[in-house]
Amino acid sequence: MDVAEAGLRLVLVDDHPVVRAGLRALVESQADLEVVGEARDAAEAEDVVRRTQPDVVLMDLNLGEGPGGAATTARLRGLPEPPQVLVLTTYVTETDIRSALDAGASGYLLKDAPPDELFRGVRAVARGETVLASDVAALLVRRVNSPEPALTEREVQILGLLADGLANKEMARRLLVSEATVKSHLAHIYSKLAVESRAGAVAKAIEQRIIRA
Amino acid sequence: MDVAEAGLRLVLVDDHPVVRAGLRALVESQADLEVVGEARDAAEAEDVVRRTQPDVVLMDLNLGEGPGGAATTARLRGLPEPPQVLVLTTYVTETDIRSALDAGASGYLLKDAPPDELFRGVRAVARGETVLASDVAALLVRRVNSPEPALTEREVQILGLLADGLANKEMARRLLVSEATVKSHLAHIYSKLAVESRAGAVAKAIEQRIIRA
DNA sequence: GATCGCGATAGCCGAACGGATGATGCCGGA
DNA sequence: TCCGGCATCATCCGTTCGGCTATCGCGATC
Repeated sequence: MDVAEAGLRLVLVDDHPVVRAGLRALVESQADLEVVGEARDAAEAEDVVRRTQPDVVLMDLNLGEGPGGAATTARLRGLPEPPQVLVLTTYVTETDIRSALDAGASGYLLKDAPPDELFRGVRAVARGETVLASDVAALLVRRVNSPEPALTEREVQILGLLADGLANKEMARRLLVSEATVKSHLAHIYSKLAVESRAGAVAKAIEQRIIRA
Repeated sequence: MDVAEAGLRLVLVDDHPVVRAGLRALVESQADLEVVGEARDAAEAEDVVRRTQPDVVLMDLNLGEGPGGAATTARLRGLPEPPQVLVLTTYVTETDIRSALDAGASGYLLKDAPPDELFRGVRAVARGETVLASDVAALLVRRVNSPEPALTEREVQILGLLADGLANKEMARRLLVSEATVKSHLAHIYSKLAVESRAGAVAKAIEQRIIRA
């Protein structure tokens, strides 16, 4: 029997038993799809994928504790005979999408997508195609067409301290730089995020998931 | 046949098809539990519950657009012959818990709970008991023992404007009060949230889901 | 080799912020 | 009836912000 014609072998990675059961139930309603393994975190995922050699991995981005879905995707894609990874998550954020795609994901769908879209997505990534939910695609297009912020590592670091309510002087001490430097970074952050105050920057940074709430 | 012995009739309310399928698959593995309806939003939920008269409703708190799970719970509990409502959600926040319980929910479990806990929870609320996930219970106990913040309506309003990056003067104009009043509210907010800057207040308010990200 | 982005630094200055203190009116519970 | 919480307003004052302008070293890009 030709493997390529025998149906697609899937592994599910999600920390919620309910979601895994749901995906399994939905997927197994399709004659050509088969769930060969489940994992609740990064370590389990790597183990299961090594053993079962699936065609496609359905990956949740938010895995609770430990490494997230993006990091896990990168690990899986680094294996010999790597599976295609289809990210299936709840939130749409530019940084989420970017990190997932950078990690080697072939698709990005949302959990509120109708089952049909999910099935089509699985088959498409198995064929080597790239699949994006329409919301996701729209967001990417919007970013490409408009001057994208793209904060530097240092700026993100500053945002983290900002959300902790630190004053410029405290941040400077924490980062071992002068207060002038902090202010300079802040000015860049404001400009990139299109805000004009620390409070606005914190809100927008959390909203865009640049920093965690 | 005694209805009480014939098994429990459930309705699932969640905006994610995947989660509904998962709950259905899990629940129907139990001989004494039966899913008699599904809904993806508040309007559907009320309709389905009116028609099917279930014993227990499994309610997601985050229903995307429209009324949230807490508001929907309140509506369902206001019906004649109201069902027991078991909230099943992802995040644990004091305000979420409080609003759900205030709305008349009999239980609060997390989606990452093992299926067994879910089944036990369903049977317990059907018997009229109250069920709380251990994390949830711990959080409630902690709040009861420590002086709780409890922001006023006006303070929450101020927080919203704060997250938009408005200056005190702008907030004052927006709310038709003097700048001194705004500063007074801010001082109370800082004290209640245990922060000392606008940025910190915004971060904590979002973290505690007092305002939307 | 010139240019560009990034991180770091500096000074200046007006505006905004945060703390402290105190006062008024209203409402509701003790 | 008195007290406490809430919303409102006010003044003072020291500190902090945020905008502006400008410089410098470095690595990458062209």
